Amino acid sequence: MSDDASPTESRSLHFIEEIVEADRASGKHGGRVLTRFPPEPNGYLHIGHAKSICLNFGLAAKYGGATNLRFDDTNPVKEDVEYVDSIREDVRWLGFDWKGEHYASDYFPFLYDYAEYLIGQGKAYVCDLSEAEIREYRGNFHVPGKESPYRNRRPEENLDLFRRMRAGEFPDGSRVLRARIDMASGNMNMRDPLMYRIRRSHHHRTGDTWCIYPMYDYAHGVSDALETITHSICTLEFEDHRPLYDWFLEQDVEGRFFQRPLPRQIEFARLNLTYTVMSKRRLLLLVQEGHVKGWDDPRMPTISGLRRRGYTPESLRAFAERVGVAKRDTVIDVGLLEACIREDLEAKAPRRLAVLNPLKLVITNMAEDEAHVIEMPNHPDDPSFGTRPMVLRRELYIERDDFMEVPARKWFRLAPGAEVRLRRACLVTCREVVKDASGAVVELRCTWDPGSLGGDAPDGRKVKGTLQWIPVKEAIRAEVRLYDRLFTAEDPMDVPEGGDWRDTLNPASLQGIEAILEPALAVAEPGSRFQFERLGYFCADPDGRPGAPVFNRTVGLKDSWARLEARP
RNA sequence: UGGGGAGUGGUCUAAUGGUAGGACAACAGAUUCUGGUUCUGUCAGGUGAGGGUUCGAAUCCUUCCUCCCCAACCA
Repeated sequence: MSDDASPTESRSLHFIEEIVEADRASGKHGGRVLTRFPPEPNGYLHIGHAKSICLNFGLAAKYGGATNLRFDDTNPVKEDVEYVDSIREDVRWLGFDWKGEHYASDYFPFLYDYAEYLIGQGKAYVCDLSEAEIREYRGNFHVPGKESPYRNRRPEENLDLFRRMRAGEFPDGSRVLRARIDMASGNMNMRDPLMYRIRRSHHHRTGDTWCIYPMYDYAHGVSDALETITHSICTLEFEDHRPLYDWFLEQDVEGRFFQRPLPRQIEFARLNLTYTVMSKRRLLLLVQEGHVKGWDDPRMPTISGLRRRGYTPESLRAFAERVGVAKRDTVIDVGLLEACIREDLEAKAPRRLAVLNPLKLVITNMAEDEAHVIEMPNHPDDPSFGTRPMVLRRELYIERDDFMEVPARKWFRLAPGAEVRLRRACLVTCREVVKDASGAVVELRCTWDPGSLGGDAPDGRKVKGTLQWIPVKEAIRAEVRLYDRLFTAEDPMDVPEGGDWRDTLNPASLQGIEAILEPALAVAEPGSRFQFERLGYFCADPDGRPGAPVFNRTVGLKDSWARLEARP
């Protein structure tokens, strides 16, 4: 099994890999591995799904198997093709190709036939109790359930009723089909769970063909078995459902319906992130209530949001690898996600210069019409990125934060009398600070050392600070969107009595500014990523137009100055 | 009449009876034309608690504690 692992670092297996290896060793499924990713098309995929996708596809790939994409579309009232399309796009964008594309709704005829079989076996019955009565009869954690008065209907009667349910003879909610298991089970899922409900609702694929729809617990295992899935991986909250999953498949005593060995359900812990909500329901509320601009708002933990923010598929896959696979409830520090994208972009992103908050700098000993063309490397450590020209002129913009009239301790940027380097251009010394009537600094008058053209001191003198700069004449203006965490609380759900998770929404999570960019950024293909030196990684947003780009800050650079400055 | 799971540095994760290791975070230093990157080092857990078995326990047994999930005609 050590095909790609070097002898020095053999990575240990997580518990699901161990199960798979044990199955392969024992010859179960003939060594075959077929997993599936089974989203319900009722919302957009988020980073928690990405973990599941990477697990399912990664596991199968590791063992020479494959993965199916299956839409778990058994509840027509919540589902829509819009979501199907986005899910397909997101899985593909993450870098995965599925073997079969299936829909639980494709199995409706089969599910119906198997249900008739179960009725014939006395394993399922039509129940006329109302929704409230069913709840009441189910009992609770401490008291066993009561058997429905319809539980002992004869199979022929059940069959007749079930066929009439399908034929549309009964109103919505009037009857259900139930599995006949054990009303006294300690596991609530086994107290005669519902298999079918009557629901006159238009289905995104089957239209109005059906007025009865199967429940998840019934449809899911059957779908897995039909596709001959070997390992059915889901999250922890379904642990209680496993006995039911197995029960539905094991009732096929005659072997008419499923091939053995049957698929096995395996549960792992879902992903949680600090400063993030992950449930589809809450993400939907964020969109509906306008706290964000849409499912793909760069502040959202959705795959489409992260993509728009500038995250790469590689970084998300690396993240999924690093968080691991286990069964304990965990909360991953969102900083780990940021570390993954920084690591990826450090190597991949071409460098550019930008100024977020401009301050004019005039080089007084440079002529008005003087222009020095400088070939700027696009990556400091990788010459294959090439270069692009920039023009050094008398009037420039620099970052306002790079000047301090009374320098702090250990400050080695610009200050009165201080000398700094303009990135790859030259050395300048601040000679004069120009202020407006209110006392605000509006311009810095500097002199440059012509011998330093290119950025190196002619006499080898050390200059600690290096600043980015933009020539006023060629500067372009663009909207730049800076993001902060969407929530101010590490756990947005942890609110005091009477509070709401929305109370912890960060009002300053989006800051749109007009920034100054170097001319090479005038046309940026949406989705293209750059490092704006000293500022962070940025990604061109689809809102941008040629000549008027819009950039999202994906993540800032590590900033040890800010850390130093923040210290008491 | 309750059932099902889980506890290892700040956060994750490994160790499958034999030196508690790795990543992220943090801290310190070196290098650096990005206070970035890179490199080096430091930090920190006797593994939820007690008891037991054993030459030896995170690992096996036992009692307890804590946390999570389950009572939709959702998935």
